[in-house]
Amino acid sequence: MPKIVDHEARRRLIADALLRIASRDGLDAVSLREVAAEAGVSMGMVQHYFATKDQMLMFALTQLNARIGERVAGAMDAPSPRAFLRAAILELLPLDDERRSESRIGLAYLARSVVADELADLLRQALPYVIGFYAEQIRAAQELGQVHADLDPRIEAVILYTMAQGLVNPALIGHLSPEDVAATVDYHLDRLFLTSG
Amino acid sequence: MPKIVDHEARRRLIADALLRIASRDGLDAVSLREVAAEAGVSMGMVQHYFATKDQMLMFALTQLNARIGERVAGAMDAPSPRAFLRAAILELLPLDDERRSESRIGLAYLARSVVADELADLLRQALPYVIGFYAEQIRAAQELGQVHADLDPRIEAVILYTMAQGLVNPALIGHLSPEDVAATVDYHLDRLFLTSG
DNA sequence: CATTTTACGATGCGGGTGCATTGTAATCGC
DNA sequence: GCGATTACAATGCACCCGCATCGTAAAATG
Repeated sequence: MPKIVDHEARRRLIADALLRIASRDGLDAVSLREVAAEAGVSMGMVQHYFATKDQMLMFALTQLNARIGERVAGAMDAPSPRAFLRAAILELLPLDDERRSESRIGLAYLARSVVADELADLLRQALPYVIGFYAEQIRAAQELGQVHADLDPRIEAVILYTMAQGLVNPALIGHLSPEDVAATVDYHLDRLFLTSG
Repeated sequence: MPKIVDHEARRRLIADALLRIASRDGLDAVSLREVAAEAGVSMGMVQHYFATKDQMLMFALTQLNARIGERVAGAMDAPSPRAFLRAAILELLPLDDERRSESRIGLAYLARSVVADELADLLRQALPYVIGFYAEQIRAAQELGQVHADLDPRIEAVILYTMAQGLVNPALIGHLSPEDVAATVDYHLDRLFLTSG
């Protein structure tokens, strides 16, 4: 075996370049040549690490998901279900430059999932996990007496998730400020929880 | 002046073809040639009625918005604020083939608005109108004693809108059935309103 | 009837696309 | 040292893109 290189590191290098382009100019602007240029490598190298453009796009998304997932996991030591839910949701919203960038990319992939089957499959698999997680927290809060017992954790979780997703675009195009977004989330949590802890 | 033709009818013919392609294969699949073929006309004719592709895309969107707007207006004679809000929101969700198609197109345009300024402008203008409408209904319901007086109509309207928007993708990729979607909306309205009328 | 204006249809151009092919330098096992 | 394998770089190909250009048929106007 020749020329020892870190295969995964190269793939991440390329995927990062792709995500920068997607954030800046949209998924439409992502081409093999553009990605190669952004990463500062040759087009041949991009092709060497990804057989097709679709594979590259999928890998970049898993890369992005992993990045976000780590941050959410970092909030898991929150002192209460409410604090954790708040942190987890705000992590998905475009409140600063980093998350704004991620939201732009995420929205592009979301739209693409409508016509790209493998992408839809991935989201279909991820959704129950995320919503289930929210539901679990709400259920835990109910047992702690922090949420009314007669609320449906499953549906409340769906509403929480969909509200967050729906907030993305109004925030991105500037209709809602970061403060508006945070206030809306807190307002909703105030209605869901009995205590502010 | 020669050859009497209905200018607007031709533009609608072309825009309808564009929307069919966008619904079927996404906005990426929309090209002058493809639109011309779908409409059964020559590419020269498409160019005759739209100077640029962007103008064509924008016109098609206003066409779509008008179509949806008419349906929402048709629900305005609902017997109560709650009934109207329910109808207006369900009108935006992919509960049948027609609205499923519209949702697919709408999501594609929504994602595009992140990188297309004129599109973002259009949405930025439309948002206050839609949300304001919801807020008005909630305020009216408060005066009728059908909604708790200490709720914020503006924020409740934002949550209502964002929840609806967030429901679109899970519904489109099949994570939520049409029944799930309707049940989620009704659940949320049950929490918002004091009466089920 | 002539002129002008509109409504197209056909074609071409420069540029970008994903992907295949080819060549080559480097490093391993032997 | 040597064949084999890996890691690229360079180039080419067939196709598609938006848009401009050119030609022409038809109808209203004088």
